[in-house]
Amino acid sequence: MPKPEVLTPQAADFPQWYQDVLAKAELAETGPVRGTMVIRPYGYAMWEKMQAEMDARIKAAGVRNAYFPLFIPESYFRREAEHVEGFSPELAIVTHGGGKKLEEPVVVRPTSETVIDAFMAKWVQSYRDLPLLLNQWANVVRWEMRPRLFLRGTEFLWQEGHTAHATEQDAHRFALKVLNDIYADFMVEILAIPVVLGRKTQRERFAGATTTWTAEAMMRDGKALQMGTSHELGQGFAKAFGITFSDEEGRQSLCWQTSWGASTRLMGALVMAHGDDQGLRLPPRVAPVQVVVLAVRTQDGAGEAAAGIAESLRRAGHRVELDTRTDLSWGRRVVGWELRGAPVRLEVGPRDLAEGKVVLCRRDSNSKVPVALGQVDAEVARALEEAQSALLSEARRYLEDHTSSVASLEEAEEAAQTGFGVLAGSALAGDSGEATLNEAGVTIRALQRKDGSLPGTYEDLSDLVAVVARAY
RNA sequence: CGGGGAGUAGCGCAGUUGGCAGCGCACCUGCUUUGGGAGCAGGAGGCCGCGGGUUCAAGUCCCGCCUCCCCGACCA
Repeated sequence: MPKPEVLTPQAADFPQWYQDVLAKAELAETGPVRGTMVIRPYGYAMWEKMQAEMDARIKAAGVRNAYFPLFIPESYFRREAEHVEGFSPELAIVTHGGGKKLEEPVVVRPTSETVIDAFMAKWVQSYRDLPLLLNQWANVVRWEMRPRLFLRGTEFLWQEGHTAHATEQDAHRFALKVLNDIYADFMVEILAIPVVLGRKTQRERFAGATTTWTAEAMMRDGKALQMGTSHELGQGFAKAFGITFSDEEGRQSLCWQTSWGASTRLMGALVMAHGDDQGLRLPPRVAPVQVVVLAVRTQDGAGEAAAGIAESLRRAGHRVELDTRTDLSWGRRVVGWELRGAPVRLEVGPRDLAEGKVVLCRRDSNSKVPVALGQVDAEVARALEEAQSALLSEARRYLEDHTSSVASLEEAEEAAQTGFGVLAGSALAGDSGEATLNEAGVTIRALQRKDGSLPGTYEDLSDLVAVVARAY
């Protein structure tokens, strides 16, 4: 039986497939103002799972949550020169309030370094106050000319961590801890997306940072997506905002800082890293619905059997939805759950029940196997575990198969048409190599050592390799 | 900001020479269905982007404006 074509096939038009799946899986749609986004309940449920997992890791790293204002005085924003220059083109600025022109315009935060640092300056007095480790979950606004749902928008949701440390070394270590223990761990273990970790080039680093660390992933069209970044800010902001402390000898010193963020862009990553022509394929650990129990019909005991199975699975701790919408056609219901990426589907119908069985369908592999009623709980638990690791393995294989070593700029551009190219940094010496790539729509996503490990903060480009790709 | 398109039902679109506002999907009602996007019958839904003009008559022709989308430089 040929499956009905419900989405534009990925191979035909990947961006169209992406738009189709967001709409049909009811994740999100565009808002009335350009670049804004409405996240629908199913999509938001996915984001909430991501938040919960990231938040747990953030707290495990000793960071505490707080909240800072949406509005930032423009004067704050101007204090760090490079920061202003970097963000000015995409600022939304409020000039009127309460029916009057404001004395001082107010910036809608595109990121919160400036307002948070103003308060850190008050809170940090002594080396005993350090490190100060803060995070906030918030929306931010960066005026966007070219929005794409989840990937790039005028307003998006994220977490932004901001820390202050006594030493450069401590800040450096913390920035890498965030990259490894919060971001990479979450992305690999929960989202089942392998990431390429590395350092950004000077050209690609955050405005105001001394060093930016990144986690990059490959989407199923071979393009790169920046999943999260962790910045070493040096002492630039500390100087601009006067974040100083008395050290053990009573001397005044400037703090060393970090900031780091991951956004609702991760939603787009999840869609594009695992999705196929039938729709989403969600790793069980982020899936809002892990198991859907579909009653083929409600008569002949199927409805009761399905309800019993669902209840049993719920008690076992799974996120389960019972689907008895027999007023809809069977195909529509099945296709709907495939679109939404539910990892496991149990089909409960009188024909199989008569033989003491149900059908267990896995979204990741499209497999369908009969399972004896007594084995359902055990088999579902196993299927969920296997689905999680199978998606990660598949994504790893895709990444490996679409990554190649290249020896020249020409080869790098060619490799970037289908995936990642790994180019010796010496081939990019100076700024001109990177500029040449950029003109061809190819960017340096990350710098690594030849063995793939993280380079040092000051390790020179010419001793490293550059992972290059087309990027979102 | 430069180039190219488009605004008509919730969505996607057609609308010829100016002559009753249409189609598909979705929606509502009923019946039949129900193991891969069901069938039949009936029904509801419109500031044709906005403002002028031409005309007996404008979705259609003319002028102005607005908005959105696509392609070119920075950014989670």
